[in-house]
Amino acid sequence: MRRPTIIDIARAVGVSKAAVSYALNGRGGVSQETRERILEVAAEMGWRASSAARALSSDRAATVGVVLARSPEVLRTEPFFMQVVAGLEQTLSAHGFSLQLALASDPGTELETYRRWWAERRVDGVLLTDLRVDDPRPALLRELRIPAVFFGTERPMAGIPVLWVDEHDIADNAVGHLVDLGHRRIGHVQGPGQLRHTARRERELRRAAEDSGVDLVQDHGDYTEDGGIAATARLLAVEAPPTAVIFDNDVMAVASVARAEELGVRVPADLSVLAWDDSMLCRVVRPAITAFSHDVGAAAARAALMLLELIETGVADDARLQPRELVTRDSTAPAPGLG
Amino acid sequence: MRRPTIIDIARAVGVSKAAVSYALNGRGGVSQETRERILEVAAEMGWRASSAARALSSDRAATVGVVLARSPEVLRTEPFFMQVVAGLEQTLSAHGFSLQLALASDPGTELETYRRWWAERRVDGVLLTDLRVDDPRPALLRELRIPAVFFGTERPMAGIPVLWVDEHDIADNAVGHLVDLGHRRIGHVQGPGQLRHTARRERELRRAAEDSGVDLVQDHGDYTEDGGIAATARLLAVEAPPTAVIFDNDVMAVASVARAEELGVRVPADLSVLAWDDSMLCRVVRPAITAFSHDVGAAAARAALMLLELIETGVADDARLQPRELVTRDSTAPAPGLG
DNA sequence: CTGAAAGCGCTTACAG
DNA sequence: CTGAAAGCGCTTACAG
Repeated sequence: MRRPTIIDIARAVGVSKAAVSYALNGRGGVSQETRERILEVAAEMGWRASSAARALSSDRAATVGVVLARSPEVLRTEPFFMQVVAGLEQTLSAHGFSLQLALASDPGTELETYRRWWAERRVDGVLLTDLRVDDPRPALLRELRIPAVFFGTERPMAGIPVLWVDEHDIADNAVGHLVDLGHRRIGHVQGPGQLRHTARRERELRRAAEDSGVDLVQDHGDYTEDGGIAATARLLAVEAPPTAVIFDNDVMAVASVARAEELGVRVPADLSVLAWDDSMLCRVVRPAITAFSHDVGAAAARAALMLLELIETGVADDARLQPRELVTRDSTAPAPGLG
Repeated sequence: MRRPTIIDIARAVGVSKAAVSYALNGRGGVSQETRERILEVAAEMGWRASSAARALSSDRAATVGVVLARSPEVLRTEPFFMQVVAGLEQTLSAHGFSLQLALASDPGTELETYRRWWAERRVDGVLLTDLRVDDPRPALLRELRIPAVFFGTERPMAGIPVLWVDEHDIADNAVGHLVDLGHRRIGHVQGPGQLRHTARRERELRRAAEDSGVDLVQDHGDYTEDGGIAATARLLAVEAPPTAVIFDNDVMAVASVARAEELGVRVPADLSVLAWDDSMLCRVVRPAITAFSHDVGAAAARAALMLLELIETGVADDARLQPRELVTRDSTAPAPGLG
């Protein structure tokens, strides 16, 4: 079955291929009658514009790129990324765009991917997450003039539209919830130190703790199960250990709750646990984990719309993510000695 | 920064653009010296072939398509799909191919996606999972002559290369493990009825149960948490309920273990639980769940290689997946009254 | 309103 | 070994 082209349609209808192109693209230059005939024949033949031909002549790939820059191990366990992919894909395809996906295990590969995609005219723009400390990506994107949207940064950026979150209120919420339960020594198991939102949460949580007059001890995990457990163990190995711990993601929180016995604590009797991300993991573990929940798919969809607007018009406004909501479950309880 | 084309290179070196193309593609027709000079200049300019131009002139998209045909809810919770995506992407990109992804919530949309991709010359082939009962996809793919590989079917298929699993041995393994623990009444919470491997597991498990002389009661879940819990509740609501249940996926097993109390049983004291899929979910829930584990990413990578071979040569041999391995954890224990 | 023509950036027979 | 030319399937000014 040969795939039909506009020449086949032109021949069948008896017009030029330009006329066919105009009709198919809903532009002027064709009589109403001819247009209808052309559309009819095109549908009959099952015609679809060749994506390559259209991209070549219109200088539009109709494709948006995303590099998932995490280790395969984190990608596999974090439901977060599949939600992002699903949210992006649905929005993009609704607008006739495709999603181009790549994995990158190190920053160098990620940068190289943007360069390659752009040189190959493979994408019209890119979406990025996880702004890092001294992040080389914004400069590269500006240099190459690749339309880009950052998503999940902690505040607006110069020159690149951003979908940002306010960590200030979340930090207040997290600390407030624990303080209300009587906790006065709080631990914080953080994400990778090179991520900007790790740094931001560190600061905001410290500020919130000071505002409430409680102690805060912080340590770095790396978003993995083992990293979270190790950091928790370190936090607990002091004279007056914290009675509650906030984890920067669900995986570390869940792993620590699952291994609480080995860590020498009961959750929540000895230790309350709160996760910054929510997922099925938090719901099925026992005790179920109190967590900040937000609609990742919807956020990704929003970011996709911003990028489409940027590609279309050359500008896009910053937007702010819906604040996360605290879902209270069984892992947070009154501090030991109160209850 | 204008993106360079082969014309720019040709001008800079002082040869025709055909010569540049030959040199860049490592074909004959250029002297060694000229070739080196061309490669040098191309690298200097950061030249990359326009993917659209190359696709148009070579009739190769260098892209492989995958439709994820599950509800967003299942996609989000099942780590399976991210592993598939990761495995595919790494293999494809290593061979200069891209992955084109789409979601489809119903079979009609999925078929339409293949038609569209093919008409748009967007993909050179597709990978499929989850062969269904009366599946319309093989016929469509053959009609359109789209190179395709099915992965995870239970046996070879006519006309389409397949990466298949042997459910026979796994069924024996599952039943054997439980019988060794003294179980004589076994339940089976199945996946969606329209999936071919659901039907196959149903038969194989029934055969294995007969071979071992034990009772088997089967009921349908739908791979979701609620579906799994409901099916388990039905299995347990009889006079002599099963003392062990096999779940067709990890999500249903984990949800049922998490809600065991509401289901009126203790796991594993009253009820042993075994999951057909393994993931972090099975590890973190308490008791941790005995499960069949296999390397999904590696399987996806293998399927990708088969498809690349099919695209390249027009043929690809069937292959068999590595058998799953039983990982024994705490959710399976001696039958009540034995211990 | 309509058509002939050039062009997007490559690849690839085909003559020299 | 090298170059001029046609072609892939579209889009889009430009003349009629």
